[in-house]
Amino acid sequence: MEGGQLGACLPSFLVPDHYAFPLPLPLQLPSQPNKLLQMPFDQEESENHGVMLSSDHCGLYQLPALPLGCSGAASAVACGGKPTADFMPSTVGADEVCTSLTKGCNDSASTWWKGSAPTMADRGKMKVRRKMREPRFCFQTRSDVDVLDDGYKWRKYGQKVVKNSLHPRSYFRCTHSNCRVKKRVERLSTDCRMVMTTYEGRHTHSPCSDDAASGDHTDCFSSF
DNA sequence: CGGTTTTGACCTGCGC
DNA sequence: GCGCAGGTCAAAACCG
Repeated sequence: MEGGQLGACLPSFLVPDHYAFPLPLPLQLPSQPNKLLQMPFDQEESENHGVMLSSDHCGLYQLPALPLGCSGAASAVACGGKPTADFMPSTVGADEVCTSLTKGCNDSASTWWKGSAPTMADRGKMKVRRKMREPRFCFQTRSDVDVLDDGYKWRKYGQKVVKNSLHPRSYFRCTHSNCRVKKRVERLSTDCRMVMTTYEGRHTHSPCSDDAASGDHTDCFSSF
């Protein structure tokens, strides 16, 4: 389970055609296909500031600290995507990546979820999360629509108002039989234009949308 | 009519 | 044991 894991996990809208599969870590920028995005893998820095990198076609920039709990995980960016969703640079933070790249994260599988300097309440969340073992990763997109088309078919099974968030969190399950992949979607309270999507689990099948099927990438998503 | 969404209830894990 | 918060269930409503 080395670097290709993230690429296998990225939804199709985050992985424009410029990318060659499987996406390695670090990622490649579409605008700079020969230039790799090196992960800012200073764990201490990440935990202190929730460092995430984003980019647009003009290059990289560093986002301000975000209360996403993606600290300690590699953060990378894939830009591009479908025009209809008005995607802006997306941020990827993954415990999947974390566990595959740093041994230090193995003893806290929920590192991606933890914020910097966790409060008592955060520690409570961490314990709730601890039992979850499915591979997960989260990313942000700036989009007007909550549910982004990632090539898979999802069915909403719940919605919940979460603490310290102005927007409800939606829970989705993959509709494919025998596929237990779930995703959570919520808008950031700090920026309602930003949508944070968290995937959990791996698809046991290929994407079902037309555009996904038209590409040669379907094999790559079968492990997502 | 079958699939999806909505939404309140319920379950689980944790701190106190 | 109680309260809190996140996650899930399931019946009803909705939609094509």
